[in-house]
Amino acid sequence: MNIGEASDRSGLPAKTIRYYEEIGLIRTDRGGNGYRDYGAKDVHKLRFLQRSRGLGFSVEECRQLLALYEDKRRASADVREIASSKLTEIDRKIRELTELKHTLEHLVHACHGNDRPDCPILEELAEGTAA
Amino acid sequence: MNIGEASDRSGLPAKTIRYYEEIGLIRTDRGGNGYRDYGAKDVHKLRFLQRSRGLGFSVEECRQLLALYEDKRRASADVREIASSKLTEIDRKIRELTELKHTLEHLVHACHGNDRPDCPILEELAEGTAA
DNA sequence: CTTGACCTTCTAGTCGCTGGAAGGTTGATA
DNA sequence: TATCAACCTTCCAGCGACTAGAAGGTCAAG
Repeated sequence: MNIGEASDRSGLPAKTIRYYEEIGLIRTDRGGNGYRDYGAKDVHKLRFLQRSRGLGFSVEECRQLLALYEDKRRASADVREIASSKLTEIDRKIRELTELKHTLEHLVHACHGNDRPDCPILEELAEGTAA
Repeated sequence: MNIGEASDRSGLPAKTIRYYEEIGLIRTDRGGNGYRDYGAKDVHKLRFLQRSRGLGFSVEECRQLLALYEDKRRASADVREIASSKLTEIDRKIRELTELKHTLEHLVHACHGNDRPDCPILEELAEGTAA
């Protein structure tokens, strides 16, 4: 199948698929006309990539996961470690964002939001007493 | 003062300060030797930028906030709107990350992480039954 | 035989810096 | 006075992960 169909079936934009090929994440056969030619296995890999990227794994992590997936003798502990460290990272991001949210909520709440010029949000940004 | 001291006082790397100048976020006087010359007001603005970037505002949003900050007749509602929409954005990100976290936690939990090859994480990425 | 939807490659842009090279200035020390 | 380190300057390139667009080839339908 052509790249368009592979794109539809995998959920990845064609541009992205070409990009993944360019960075060596996947390899692709070519037909006689020079068009890329994908089979069921390729679509399978592309979906794998689409899902792992969606789960927040970096492209490099996806490369590792894909390699592990294709290595029948790998240890599941290897995969688990990648996922665990990603989990730690996500936790940290959530914590940071939550703090941010509280600070901003506080500021938005304090600002009366009318047409007068005094604004606690700007004051805070200028003075830095809260964050 | 030179850029190094302005950097120390504002908490922004010198490279970042130069970059902010390049994109027109701030303007800077020059001394006779061609060195950038910063005063207390400049450092104040730089700290303002450092804080607003730290609160997750994009550079463009910072530009708006800075303009509002310098406009004595602005309405606080304008500022509040920027902050509110940023808050909505942060909320969405937190929700997304939390979902992700649950999916990954589920997978990591299901994986026994030993040296045998079967691994629920890879299976999920390959089949896509969970996320 | 033309149209339009595909496909190809290539270059360049996104965002917000960050690193490094090559060179000028300053201030302290030998 | 020479020299040295620590500053400063500009410019170019790169990060990650795409995305947009131009210029052109291919294919199937009408």
